Formats: sequence, C-alpha cells, structure tokens
Amino acid sequence: MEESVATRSHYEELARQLSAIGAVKREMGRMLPQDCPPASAGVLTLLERHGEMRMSQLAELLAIDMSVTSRHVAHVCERGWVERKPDPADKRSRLLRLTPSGTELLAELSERYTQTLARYLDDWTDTDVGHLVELLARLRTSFGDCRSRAPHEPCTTPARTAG
Amino acid sequence: MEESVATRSHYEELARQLSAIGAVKREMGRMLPQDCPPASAGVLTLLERHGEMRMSQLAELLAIDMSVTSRHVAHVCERGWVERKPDPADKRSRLLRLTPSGTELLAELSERYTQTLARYLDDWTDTDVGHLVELLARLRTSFGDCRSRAPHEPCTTPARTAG
DNA sequence: TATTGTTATACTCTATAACTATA
DNA sequence: TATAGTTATAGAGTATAACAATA
Repeated sequence: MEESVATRSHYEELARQLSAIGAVKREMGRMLPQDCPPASAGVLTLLERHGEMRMSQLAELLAIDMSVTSRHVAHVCERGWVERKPDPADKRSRLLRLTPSGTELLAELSERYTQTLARYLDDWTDTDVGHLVELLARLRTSFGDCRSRAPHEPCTTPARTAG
Repeated sequence: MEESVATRSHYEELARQLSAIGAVKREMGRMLPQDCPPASAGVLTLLERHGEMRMSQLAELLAIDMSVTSRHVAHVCERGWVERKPDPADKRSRLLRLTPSGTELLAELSERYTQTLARYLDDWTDTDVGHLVELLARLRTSFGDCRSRAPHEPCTTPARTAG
C-alpha cells in the first residue's frame, strides 16, 4: 500500500505522540494507593472485567510475557486482592480470582481514576473521550492483529556512530 | 464539576486503554536500531523539531526529571548524534545540538517508524490517524504537558521534509 | 515432547537526593 | 542563596532463559 505525504507525516507524528504519552500514564499512576503499582491495578481491572482466568490468559490480555505476569500476580496475591486456586482441569494451571478485598480496592481505584480524569479533562466532551477510547482500542487491535499475520523480527542492525 | 454515568464509564475505559497502550509503544520500540533506545529517539526528535536548546528545556519537553534527561543526553552524545556546547550566556548551562550524524540517524528512524506504522495501520484512513494524533496531543495538553505543541512553532532547525 | 507457570538475570526508564560549579 | 547540570541509588516494568511439574 502506498501512503501519501500527508499520511507519512501523520505516521511520524503518531510515533512522537506515542513516545510522549508516557507522561500522562505516569501522572495517572501517581494517584494510585501506595502499595498498588499501575501493574497491579491492571491485573485487578482485567480480573474484574473478564472474571476467573488462568495465568496464560491474563498474560495474553496484558500483552506482556507470562514471567512478568507471574510476578505481578504474586504481588496482588500477597496483599490478598487476588486468589490463586488449582485448576481441576489441568494441574499445571492456576485459576485467578478477585477476593472481596480486591473488589473493594477496585472501587477505590475507580473512584480515583474518575476524579483524576474529571479534573484534567474538565473541558472535554463525553464524545471526545469516547472517541479517544475508541481509537486507542482500535490501535491496540491493529498492532495485535498484525503480530500473527506479519512475522516481525526484532531489529539487530547496529546504528551508525559518528565518523 | 459533575459527570454523567456515561462520562464516568468513559473515564474508566480511558484509564484502562492508557494502561494497555504500553504494548504498542514496546512494539514500536522493537524496530529501533540496536544502539538507539526509545528515549534516545525521543531526544533526537525533539532537538530536530525545536532546534538548539539547554538541558533544562529538553527535560521540560520530555516531561521527565533533568537527572534522567542528563543520562539520555549522555547516551546520544557518546554516540556522536548530539553535541554539547558551553552556553556563552551562562557557564552552568550547556547547549544541545544535533550533529550531522544525528540528523542522518533521524532520517533512518523516520523511515522505520513510517514503515512499521504503514504495515500495522494499513486499514486506517489518513483522517483516522490524524484524529488519533490530535486527540493524543490534546490529552497531553490537558495533563499539562508542553510537548504537545505542534512542531509548527518557530524552530532554529527546520524539520526534515517527508517523502 | 510440549505446555504451564516460576525464578534468575539483565536491561530500560524514572525519581529522589547529594554533589559541583556558576549565578 | 539559588540555579544548571551530573552522578549515585532505588524502584517499577519488561524480556530471555533456565527450570519444575504436568499433559
């Protein structure tokens, strides 16, 4: 597919915006409870939305390696927010489920998220926010779908150094 | 300000999407040259867009602490992509400027960004991409990030022309 | 043999605090 | 005293590889 000059420019700008959006993420993370890092909040949110699931499924939803998922889950389990139960169908597997304490924390998180965003986005219309959410979701889908159809090898080309 | 139920729901969904967008950022980072981590690419891009500047200004544009900025700058300077010159107006300060080697690397980065996004977003219209870019920039602005200004501001160094 | 999950190790990115050099 | 920048240290997040237990 051939892209126009305008599209190409938009691509470069999108790359820049994605690189810079970390500042917003960090700001959002600053209002989380002291022992609940962003990664824990993500785990809890997904367990609330999708219900009981296995480690591998959670890793897939988080789009991170299962080794990383394992550590995040250990953290929320140590604090009693999530429960790990043996899977009767497969003894290698463990089923994850929110505890009442975890559900309670999620209510707190929801409150903080909402208050923070209401403060920062007070001049946004509901439609604007909805549209951004939609486009972000679609962006993630586009990247996820491409993973299977276009094998992409990590780049090993060394960068040029000054001559 | 009071928000509707729909708005509140959108807020929670936005928080979720922001938390999950890291997967896209990481995928974008994977196609960078071995020697050029995402942070370095960010430094180079801002120096191209805004021209010569001091450490403190770059830190402001990156929306990260100057201590972190200092390390990122050291990395790109060691590789000859950026030059640190003494500021004649203030001997505590250092002026940062892209080298020809850095400019050359930026052309390579632009090419890779464009190719990667063209592959992943091949079913997006130019309008869709533009809209997402716009909303992301606005989001950063709402959070108090000065980087979101479009690169049409007065710059010492003109932006590279695309295509 | 392959798969599920855990642990060890390493790398990137960031913030805080202590430090220097200059204003 | 205050500010610009550097460095040391700590913490969060992730990926790869080696490993144990089970399918």
